[in-house]
Amino acid sequence: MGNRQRQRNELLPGSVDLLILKALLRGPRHGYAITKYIRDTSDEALSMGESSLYTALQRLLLTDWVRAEWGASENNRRARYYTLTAAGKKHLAAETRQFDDLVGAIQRVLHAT
Amino acid sequence: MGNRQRQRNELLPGSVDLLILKALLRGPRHGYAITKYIRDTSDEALSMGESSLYTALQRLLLTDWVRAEWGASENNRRARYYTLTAAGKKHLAAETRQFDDLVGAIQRVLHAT
DNA sequence: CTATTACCCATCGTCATACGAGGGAAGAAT
DNA sequence: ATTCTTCCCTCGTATGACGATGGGTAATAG
Repeated sequence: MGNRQRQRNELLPGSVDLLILKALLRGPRHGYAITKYIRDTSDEALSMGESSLYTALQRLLLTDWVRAEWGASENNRRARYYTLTAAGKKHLAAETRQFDDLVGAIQRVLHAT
Repeated sequence: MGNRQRQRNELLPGSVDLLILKALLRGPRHGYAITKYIRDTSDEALSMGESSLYTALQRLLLTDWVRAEWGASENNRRARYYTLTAAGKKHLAAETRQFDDLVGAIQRVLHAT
């Protein structure tokens, strides 16, 4: 009933997909490892919840940027490995450039005298 | 019916409010002038549609960061002037810092080797 | 005098998406 | 036995960006 739902928006909307793709650039990873990668690489500044992660992954599987296959993790557990395709690499590069441009433009405004 | 609706997301979601507040930092402005300010200051890189603008303004009027009053524009037209309050200034500063931090963290990940 | 072009305001409906709350399962450790 | 860590995923909801739409007024052009 009184189910107040805080929408904290830990991450910048629109950056989730990008971060995931980047996490896959150096090779296939399973979901759990993706979150870890992002947390570690950002020095604990970014934390992506599991629901955000997996909804994004499902979304990405509908494109031709990411493939997935089941396997076994290093810890001997079943895990789904996500792989960045060649098209995905291209997309990542382009989107990253666009992201930087956009952020640059916004910051020009925000820090204008 | 077949009303395909392209969701281009010209701007980075979450940045609209921030940009508007910044536009008001140097004094009251009406809506049209806010758009112009953002377009000009970003060297035409950012363009905020009117619907985005006014929905955001309505949203901001519900907070205590922005006030509004009717007046006349320089061109002798009726115009609603939006003013940044003291609380709004504080909020802008804090949010800008947080935005920069977040973007910094994301870019650390995106450009990690 | 009419039409076009700026200037100015706003709402509705739709789509995308981030995330809390659930709901599993299986190996390792206490 | 129970708890912890690693692993997977979906549903429902809040939020937000924006196209379409529908007003207006003033100046300028034809």
